[in-house]
Amino acid sequence: VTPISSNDDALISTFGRLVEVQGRLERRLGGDLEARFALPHAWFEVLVRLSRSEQGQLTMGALADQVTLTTGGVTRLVDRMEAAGLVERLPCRTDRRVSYAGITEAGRAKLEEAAAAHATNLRAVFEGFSAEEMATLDTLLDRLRAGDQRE
Amino acid sequence: VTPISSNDDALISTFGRLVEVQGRLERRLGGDLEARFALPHAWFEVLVRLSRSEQGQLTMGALADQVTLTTGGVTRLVDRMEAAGLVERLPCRTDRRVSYAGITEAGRAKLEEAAAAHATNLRAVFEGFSAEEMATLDTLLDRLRAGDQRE
DNA sequence: TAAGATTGAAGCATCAATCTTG
DNA sequence: CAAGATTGATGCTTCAATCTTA
Repeated sequence: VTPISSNDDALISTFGRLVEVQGRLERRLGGDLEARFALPHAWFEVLVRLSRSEQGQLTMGALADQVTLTTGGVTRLVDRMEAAGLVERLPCRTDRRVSYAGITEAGRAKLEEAAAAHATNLRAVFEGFSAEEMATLDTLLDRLRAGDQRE
Repeated sequence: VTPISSNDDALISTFGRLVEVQGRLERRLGGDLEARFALPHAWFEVLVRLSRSEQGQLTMGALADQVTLTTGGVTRLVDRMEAAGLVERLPCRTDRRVSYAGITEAGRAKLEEAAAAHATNLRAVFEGFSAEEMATLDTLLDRLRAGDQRE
């Protein structure tokens, strides 16, 4: 049996680390958000993305892209969040095929509450990281994201 | 409405980037593995972890921890992989409560095949990253993982 | 009584098909 | 016919309860 080359193995390990770290953090931080605010991490991400967008709105397709889900997935995600009053669907005046998801006042309030707690948790996660290290991490992640979108 | 502090926002953005990048890469690379080798990324991770372990085995619980799933989740994951012949369940001589998952010869062969292709994909993903940058990324991720396990 | 693993019920995402509008 | 969104069927994971063995 041919062993996997150490070079391949390093690459595979790096990716494995990324998956593992993300999984552990999402489980822990997401669990806390869910337990304390009844807010699944996916909902939190939706609220963050919408709140950062113009008018607090995004088309269903654009939202799907940002949260890395299929459009079918966000249709149902928005259904649930709409039922909870955190988000609302808005029609598009110029193209009746598109539907916008917009954050509601209740959504903004919930986000504000949860964001403070989430940030506190994140400070613990990144404890010991210097400002330079944080900047480096951001840069590396951004390059990975950009590289992925380009293809 | 009180705006989220820019400091909190930076932390939240970093974590959001991590989630997004992982999601995009897993979708793309995992999709390729699945399409070309009928091997979901979760299966690939299981094979990698088992192949790196003593005897190519791990208890169900240890495997669950490594792949960041619940034990219920791995029970079924191993069920499917066992049905596909890539993995086998082995009893423990000293403690009859525990069950080992062990990689089979077919599993090793499949892993070897897929690992080469996966590594090729990863080279494209990390194109432009210097050796120092790869090392830095590994270090930062390891620190995040260590910090998470400690708590 | 606790630990390791499995199981039934339920939730969420995906895929492919469909509906509507451009 | 293409694009945007939704829907039905299906698959995988989680949660809580259960079974077995220590």
